[in-house]
Amino acid sequence: MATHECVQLVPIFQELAAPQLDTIESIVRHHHYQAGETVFSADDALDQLMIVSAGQVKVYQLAANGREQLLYLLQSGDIDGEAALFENQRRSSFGEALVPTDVCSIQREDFQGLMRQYPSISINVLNVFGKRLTQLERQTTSTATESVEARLANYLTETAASLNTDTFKLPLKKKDLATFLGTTPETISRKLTRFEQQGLITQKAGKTIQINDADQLLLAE
Amino acid sequence: MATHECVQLVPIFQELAAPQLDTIESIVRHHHYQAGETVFSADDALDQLMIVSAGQVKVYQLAANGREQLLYLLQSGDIDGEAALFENQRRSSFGEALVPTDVCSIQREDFQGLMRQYPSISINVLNVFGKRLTQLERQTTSTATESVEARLANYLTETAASLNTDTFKLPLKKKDLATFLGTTPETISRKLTRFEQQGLITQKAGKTIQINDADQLLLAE
DNA sequence: TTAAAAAATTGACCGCCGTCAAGAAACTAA
DNA sequence: TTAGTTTCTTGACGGCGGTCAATTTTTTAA
Repeated sequence: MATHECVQLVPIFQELAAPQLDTIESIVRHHHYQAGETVFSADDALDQLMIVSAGQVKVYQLAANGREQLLYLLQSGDIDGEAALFENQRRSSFGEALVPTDVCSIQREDFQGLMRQYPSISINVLNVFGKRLTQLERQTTSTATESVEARLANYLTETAASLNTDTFKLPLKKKDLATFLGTTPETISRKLTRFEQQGLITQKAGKTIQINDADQLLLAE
Repeated sequence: MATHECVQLVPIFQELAAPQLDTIESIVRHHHYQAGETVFSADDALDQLMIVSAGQVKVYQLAANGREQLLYLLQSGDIDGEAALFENQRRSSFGEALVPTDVCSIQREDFQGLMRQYPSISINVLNVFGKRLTQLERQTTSTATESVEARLANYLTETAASLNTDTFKLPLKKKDLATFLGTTPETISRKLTRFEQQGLITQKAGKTIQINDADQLLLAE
C-alpha cells in the first residue's frame, strides 16, 4: 500500500532502492496545510527537515523594519530546513502554504542517521545546497546592484525561458512578487505598464503576460 | 616534515587522524598569491575545491551593469568552490587576494572520493554551506528591505560584537565595504560622518572606529 | 623624505522609487 | 448573480542615495 508517497519523488533519495525507501517512509511524518496556513515560523526549533510533496510553500524573512523578503518558492520535491543539520540552530524564516500543500518531515537525528548510512544522500543534499547558494548569490547581487526595472525584466525573461513559452501567467501575486524582487506592488504595476507602452510585453487577462521582445527587455536599465 | 600545512587547520577535516591527513596532504596543490592577484575568475571551470590556508580572499560577482557585489571574505580555514561538487558547472564569481595569501586546492574527483570514504567530511561541508546560506539569506533580506544607514549600523555593531571590542579598524577599504553593503564609498563616508555628529561613533586615525552607543546605532533607519 | 598614486571626503544635483491615498478591477462565497 | 473582500492600478509627492567633480587625505614606492 505504501507507495512511498513524498519520499519517492524527492531527488535526494534517488539512488535508494525500494526497501530503503520503505524504511525512510516509516520514519517520516505527514502534514497537510490549507492555502494561507503557516508551515513553520522563525524561532521554531530547527529539528526537522521538510519535504514538500505537493503544493507550494513560500519561504520569507522579516527585516527589522517589518518588511518581508521572499527567499524561495518551494515546489513539489523541494526540501527545506538546511540548518536542521546543526545543533542549536533556530529558524530565521517563515514558511506559508500558497495553495493546499502536503509536507513530510524527518527528525534531525533520523536524517543524520540516514546520511551516515547512505552517503549518497549527503552528496545529493550538497547539490541542493550548492544550487540554492548559487541562486541566492545571484539574487543578492541583483537586488544590491541593479534597478527594479532591470530585475523585473530579468525575472520575466527567466520565467518565460524556464517555462519554454513567451506567454505565461505570473505564478505569484504582485505583493509576493514585490517582496521577491525587493520592491513594492505599485512599482511593479508601473513598470509593467511602461514595458507595455514600449511594446516589449503585452498584458492579458488574469496576470497573463506575453513577452514580445525578450532581447530588448533585457536591455532595460 | 609535512605538517599538514593548510589541511590541518581546516574544520572540515577535523575528525580525521594524522595518517588520513597525510593522504589528503598528498593530493593537495599549493598556491601563493600577492595582494591584488586574481585567485579565480568567473567562467573558470569549477573543478576544484579551494582552501584558504593564510591571508584573505574577497569573493565577488559582477552585475550586468558592471557593478561589483562582494559576497564573502574568506579567511584562513575557509573554503570555496561549493559548486565544485556538481559536474559541468562554471564559476559565477571572482576571487581576489587582498593580502599575500596561501591557498590549497583539491581536484573535484579527489574530493568526491574523500567524501565517500569519510562521510564526516560531507557533513562538515554541509555545515559550512548551511551557515553560508543563512548568512546570504540575511544579506539578501537586508539589502532588499533596509536602508543603507541601517545596514551600515548593523555592520558596525556586528563587527564590534564579533571582535569583542567597541574600537576596531575597518577590515576593508570603503570601496569594498560599499560593494558588500550594496552602496557607494561616498554614501558610507556621509553616513559615518552623520553617525559621528550624532555622537554614536567616533572616527579615529586609519579607518579605526569607536562605537559609543551600539543600542542607539541599531535604531538607525 | 619626497613624489606619485590611490583612497576618502565633501558639495551639488537629480532621478528612482517608496509612501500614502483613492478608485477600479478581480476574486470569493453565499 | 450580488455583496464583500482582496488585489491592482494610478496619481501626487518627497526623500534617499547614486553620480559627477573637485579637493583633501592617506598610502605606496622610490
